[in-house]
Amino acid sequence: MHVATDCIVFGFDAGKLKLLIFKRQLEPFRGSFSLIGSFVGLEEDVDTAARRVLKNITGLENIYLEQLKTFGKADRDPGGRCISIAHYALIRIDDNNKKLVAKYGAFWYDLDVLPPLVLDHSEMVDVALKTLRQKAKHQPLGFELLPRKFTLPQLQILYEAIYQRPLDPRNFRKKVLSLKVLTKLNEKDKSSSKRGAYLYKFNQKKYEKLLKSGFDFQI
Amino acid sequence: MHVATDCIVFGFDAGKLKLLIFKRQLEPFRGSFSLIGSFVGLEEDVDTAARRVLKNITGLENIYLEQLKTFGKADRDPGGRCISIAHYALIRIDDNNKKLVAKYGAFWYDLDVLPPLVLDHSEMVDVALKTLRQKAKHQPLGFELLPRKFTLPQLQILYEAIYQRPLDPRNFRKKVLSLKVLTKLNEKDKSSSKRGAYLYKFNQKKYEKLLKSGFDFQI
DNA sequence: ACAAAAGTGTTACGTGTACACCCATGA
DNA sequence: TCATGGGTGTACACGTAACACTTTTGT
Repeated sequence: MHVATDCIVFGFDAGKLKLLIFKRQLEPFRGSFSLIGSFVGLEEDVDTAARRVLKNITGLENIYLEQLKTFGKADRDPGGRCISIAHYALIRIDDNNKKLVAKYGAFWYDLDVLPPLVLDHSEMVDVALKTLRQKAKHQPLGFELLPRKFTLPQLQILYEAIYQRPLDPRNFRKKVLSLKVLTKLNEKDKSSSKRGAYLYKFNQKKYEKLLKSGFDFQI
Repeated sequence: MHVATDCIVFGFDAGKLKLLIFKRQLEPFRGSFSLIGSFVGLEEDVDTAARRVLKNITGLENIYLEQLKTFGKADRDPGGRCISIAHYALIRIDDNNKKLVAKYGAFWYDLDVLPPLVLDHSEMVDVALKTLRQKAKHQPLGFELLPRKFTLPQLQILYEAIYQRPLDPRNFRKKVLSLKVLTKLNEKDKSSSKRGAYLYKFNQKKYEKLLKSGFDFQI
């Protein structure tokens, strides 16, 4: 039986959630859109295969990657029996990986204008989105999608994109800051306003300490 | 590459959470304990394979079963490359399936006195337990482990076993009843007290209606 | 009558939510 | 000076958590 992995890759750019998809250059399904993926090598860990795929197309190595679900219907691939262990990844989109992505014939697509994808890949995206929305509530996923330094308005826009509903800026700031996992910097980002907004960093160490003392992250 | 499925099967009996494990009758690992499992047939859906395994050993067909996670380390099975899609199931233990289980050389083990299991099966159990504890908060899993008719004290003991902490009976009853998904019957169960406790049924229809009108089940 | 489990209400506290105005700045 | 986005505080509703006694009944 063939064993593959497919990656649902999320990014965030220009205030919108994006998905990385691929225009197939080869048969089968040449010209159709699909997720990025690969067969799992005979001596390769399944999650290593997923990381290999990601590195090839984005050049990135230390990215947030989690197993999503295994798609194992007997008839899911008309080309022959093949199960796929789907993974999802969160990526900071920047100019470097934008170029690399383009070079491989891949695209960052707005989630709400996604074209149909081959096989059961659209279903994979649906499951991944639900999971992302669920997990974002209780884990600091958001910071994986933003630049290392970000402003609170940026963070709010991201969570509004994830949850698909507007958030109140006062309540949002209050909640986020009460978690005590952000470090305020003495720099402002003036790219989107004259006044400028303070930049913050996510403090991983502090977050892990708090986790150990049993606290419940929640946004 | 070989593709298998293993099932983490939870039950509830005598006030304790139980796990169904299996003493291997054949090589490899003869005499050791393992989860129940099987290879996935070439023309068989992965989840169908899991249901087949469960039916063989418990005789049950319509049981709560969910995919847990795929275990895909290259070296997880020294006998040759094999990935396993782990599933977990929740079962109402009764005298019928107790007999069947015994016939196949399987056992219901208390979770806190579990022997070591072969391969990465102990890790699978750990992951399943964490998932169960997490999911139980937001989905009505508990009712899958109790008889169709159950008392509120029974339900409380079950949730205490899942969460591993005592719950206040007044607050517990209040919360559970406020969900409006239980139907009170005009019968009492006197097996554990002289006074007897009212029996209740979980109302699946009502639950699904409430879900549609967007409510958040929570225990 | 007593032992053993079932059943019941109230209060204090913290968390989430709704809501509107001033601030800083570059053009 | 004005347009634009950044930043702030308060009041109320709600849910959660803590807590102790009465009821029923078989022995």
